[in-house]
Amino acid sequence: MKLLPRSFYNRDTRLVAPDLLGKILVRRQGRKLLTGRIVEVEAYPSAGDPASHTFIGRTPRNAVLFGPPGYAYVYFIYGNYFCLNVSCLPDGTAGGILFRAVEPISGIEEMFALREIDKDSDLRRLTSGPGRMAAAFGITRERDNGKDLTDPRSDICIADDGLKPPRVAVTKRIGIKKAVDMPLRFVVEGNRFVSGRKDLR
DNA sequence: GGAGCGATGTCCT
DNA sequence: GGACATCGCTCCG
Repeated sequence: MKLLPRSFYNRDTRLVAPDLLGKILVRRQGRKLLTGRIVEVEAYPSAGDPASHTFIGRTPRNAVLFGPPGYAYVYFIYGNYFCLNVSCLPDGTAGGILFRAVEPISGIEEMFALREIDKDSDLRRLTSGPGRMAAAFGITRERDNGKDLTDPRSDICIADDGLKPPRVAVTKRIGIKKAVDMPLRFVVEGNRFVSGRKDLR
């Protein structure tokens, strides 16, 4: 397995997003390795996109997205949940990708524990949705915001195991109130771990 | 299976 | 003071 290099992220979000599908989110949690295959992402290009957190300009919260590519942007939403993004485009240019769902591969017992739900609960709901996925991987703003996802010493990173890019479907983004019609959500077509309604899987 | 809705903390105006 | 890139629960069919 190879780590994705910084150059991978130093591109337009619309190009990075579909290329992230099929890659592997890796988390070192104590002595355990939590991994999952990425099956759903959304692009937030910033320029011309009112739904992007960076659309209003640089603030303390969104600073990571204005920095160099390949860094984790974690934000807190609705008083309960964290969401994981990766910065794209060169230093000084904002843009990012929201990770919305992965298919769990390893460390599944630990994921259930981190989410504080019963091991007998539905596996499909373990990591389908940005809030669920972040919780399952123990991702918080305090712990992970600003981490380099291309550094092998980080306890969170994105790897490529050489699996061929899967069949990709493009849809509108989910859960936003602005720019609702832009086709910037990318999913592995037919994968059961993709979030949302059946017709969007 | 799906629409509707409340809970909840942080950021920014 | 309002908005919010969510989730899980309740209802309804």
